[in-house]
Amino acid sequence: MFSFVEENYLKAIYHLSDHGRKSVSTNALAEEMQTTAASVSDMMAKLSKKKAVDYQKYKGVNVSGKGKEVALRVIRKHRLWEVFLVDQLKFHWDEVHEIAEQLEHIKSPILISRLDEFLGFPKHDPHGDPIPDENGVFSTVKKVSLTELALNAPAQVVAVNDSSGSFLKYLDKVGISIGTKIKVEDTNEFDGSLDITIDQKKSLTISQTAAQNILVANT
Amino acid sequence: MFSFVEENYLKAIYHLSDHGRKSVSTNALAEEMQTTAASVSDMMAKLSKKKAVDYQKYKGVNVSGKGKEVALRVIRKHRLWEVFLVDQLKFHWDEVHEIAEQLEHIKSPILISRLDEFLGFPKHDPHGDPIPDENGVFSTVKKVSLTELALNAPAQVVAVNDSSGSFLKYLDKVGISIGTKIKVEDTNEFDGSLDITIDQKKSLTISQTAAQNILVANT
DNA sequence: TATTTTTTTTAGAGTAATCTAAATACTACA
DNA sequence: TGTAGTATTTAGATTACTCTAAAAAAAATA
Repeated sequence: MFSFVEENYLKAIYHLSDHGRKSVSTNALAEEMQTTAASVSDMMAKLSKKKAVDYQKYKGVNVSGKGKEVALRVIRKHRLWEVFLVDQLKFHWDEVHEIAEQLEHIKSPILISRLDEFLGFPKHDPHGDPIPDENGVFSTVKKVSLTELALNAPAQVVAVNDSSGSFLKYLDKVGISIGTKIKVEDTNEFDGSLDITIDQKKSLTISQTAAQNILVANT
Repeated sequence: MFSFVEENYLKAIYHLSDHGRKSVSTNALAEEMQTTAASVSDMMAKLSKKKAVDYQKYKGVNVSGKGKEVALRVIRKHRLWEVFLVDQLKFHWDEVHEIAEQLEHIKSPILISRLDEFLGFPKHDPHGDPIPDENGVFSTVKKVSLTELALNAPAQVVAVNDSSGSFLKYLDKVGISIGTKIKVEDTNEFDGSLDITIDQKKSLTISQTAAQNILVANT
């Protein structure tokens, strides 16, 4: 039905469009896919003919109902495999993305439902992102970046915006991971850095950049 | 280095050549790969240029040292994934081949060594075929078909020649699987069928065809 | 050994995905 | 509102793999 490459385009459109909420420009998609605008134009014509995207020349693109379904199926697989790699094979959360990029294209519905069951029907991947169920439904706890959290409000780390190796390694070093209890003690006006407490004991200061990439939910 | 398609060709050549012992004809390979002789010729020219096969026009083809390495790596992955599917995800041994055909092309050496460790370094896949180690070395217990087994010699089922769903379902029904203890009580000249005992209790008669496809090792 | 049959290769073309370069549409601002 | 600059699309080519049909080589047979 959809090729490996088409699946990747649909996933990228879904992400860049913020779950289908806004349309995506050709250049933005080319950047995300590490390809040229010309290739994107070609592919959009193709996906449009297959009714997987809503696309009008020069007007940007978005996933259609069908395209969203495909994207969510791929995302579900990606995240389940990430859970497998971290929980079962003892990979570190910053090592699993590339491998899951390959595994997400394995075609076998029964494999995925067995894997889901084997893993205990997890609701979130190792980065805290929600795992859609077989109908594409996923929980959306409202996540705010640490910079938006009220002073002294108890919260918990639920996800990260930046999944790069360098950022995840940094979080590791300072002792922050998914589930870490966190509280903002003070903000430093001059550079936007924050003084925080984690797990009710350790105090440290983190940069505004880091704080923007840490997503928390009130507890 | 080698594409998905090239890997499949190398694996097929390795199998048809009986582990590299004899050369493979273009037509045989086309049949195995479900494609045309013309496509095979093209691909052999390509793999020959890449030094993965020894090939001379009209003279048949075989894997080179490098090609054998690639084939064994793919076979190792295939069989490890089959063990995972059966042991961990509770698939039946006749359901795993197609899925493993996809999983075998995932490129990540670390993934495979972690998987191997996770599974407890299995030596055989669910069909009894040996799993090559990271250097391509695998154990070769001498396997004989049940038709060749001496009367009353205690043996154990170690593999099957035919992995088709219908044959595996038949084995299931009569209670034969990898590891089953087996003994030939008598042979019936007129149709080649065998009277056997399995697991030291159940007695039954199986056809010559079935017996030829059951591989055993003396215990 | 000559001829027929089979096997294999080559020629030419198609599809999917990609690229560069050129053309066209849109946007922004003077 | 006209034009410069940017974004996007089209044109034409390339690579990987595949195919059918025709040509060539090898094998079988008379």
